[in-house]
Amino acid sequence: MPSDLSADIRAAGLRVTRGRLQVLELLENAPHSDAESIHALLRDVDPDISIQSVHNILSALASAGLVRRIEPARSPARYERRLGDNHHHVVCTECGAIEDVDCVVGHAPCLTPSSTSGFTIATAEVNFWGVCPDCATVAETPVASPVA
Amino acid sequence: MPSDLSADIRAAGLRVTRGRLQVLELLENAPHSDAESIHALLRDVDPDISIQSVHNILSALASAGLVRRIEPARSPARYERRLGDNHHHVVCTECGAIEDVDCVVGHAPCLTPSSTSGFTIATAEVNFWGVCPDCATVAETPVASPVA
DNA sequence: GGGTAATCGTGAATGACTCAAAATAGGCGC
DNA sequence: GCGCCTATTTTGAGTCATTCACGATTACCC
Repeated sequence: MPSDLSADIRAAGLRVTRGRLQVLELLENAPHSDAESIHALLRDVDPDISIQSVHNILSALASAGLVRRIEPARSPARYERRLGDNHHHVVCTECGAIEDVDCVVGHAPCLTPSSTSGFTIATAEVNFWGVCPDCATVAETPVASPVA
Repeated sequence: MPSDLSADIRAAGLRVTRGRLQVLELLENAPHSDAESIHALLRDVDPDISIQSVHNILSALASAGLVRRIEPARSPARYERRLGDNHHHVVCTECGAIEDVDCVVGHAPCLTPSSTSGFTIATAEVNFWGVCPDCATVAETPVASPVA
C-alpha cells in the first residue's frame, strides 16, 4: 500500500528515492519519531544509510510539506505525517513521549491572540505538558516544576 | 530600584550573587534574551563572567522559579521574568524576535484538551508564529512554508 | 540507454549546552 | 567584624543534534 507515497513525493516536486519512501512509510507506523530512532529503524532495511542522510531526507520532506517537524523543548526534533488538520501535542515531562491532541474547538479559537504586537500571525502551536500514564504509575511522587 | 531583587533571590532559597542580580536586572530591560546575548551584555559590567556561569545562573534561577525558560523551535533557549500570569508568545519566523501575547480569554480555555490520552496535564504552552513588523517591511515576498 | 542534476555518503565542523573538579565568595553563627 | 562551611563560579573538556562541504551515486527526462 505504500504505492501512493511515491505520488505524494513526486507531487511535492521531489525525486522518489528509497530512503524517502522508507522514511514516510516508517512515520506512518511510528509517528513523533526523532532523527536518531528513524535512523535506527531504517538500518534494519538499509544498513548503509547514514544519520546525515536521514537528516537530509527529513529536512527535504519537511520543507516540501510532506512531514511536519515538531520540536518540543528539551528534546530532539521529531517528525510526523499528520498534516492539514491543526492538531496539537501532549508531551510527557518525564520521558518525552508525545501524543496527538485534536483541537476540539473545531477550528483554532486560540489561533487569535489578543494583541499581535504588529506581527502577521501565520500559525499557532499548542503544546500540553504533563505526565504520561506510564510515568505516572512509576513515580507517584508529584514532580517539582517541570516546565514553568 | 533593583533592591528587592535580592529579596526575591533569597526568598527562593538562593544566595545573592552579583551575577544573579545582574541577570535578573538585565531581563527586566531585555526580556526574551538568550544565554549568549545575556552573556554579551553582562560582560559590559563584569568582563570576567563566563558563558558557563551564565548558563549556570540561568538554570539556577529557572529551577528556583525566578525566571521562565522558553525554547521556541529553531532558536536557543530564551529567558524572561514575567511569571505567574500565563501569557504566550509570538515568534517571528524570519528573525526569531519574540513578543508577549496576553491570553485574552482570561484563564486558559485552550488549557483543556479534548482527549488527554491518559496524560495528566500540568501546563499548556501556546506559541504563535508569524512575521514581525520589521521583517514584513524588509521582505514583501511572502515566505514559502516556515513552520508547517 | 545516456546525460544531467538532484540526492546520498563520508567526514569534518558548528552551536548550545552539560559535566567535573578546583578556586572563590556568600552568609550564617559567634 | 571574623571564620567557617557550603553554594556558586571558573576553567576546561565533552556531549548531542544538527549542519556544511564535496565527491560518488542515482533518479528521471529524453
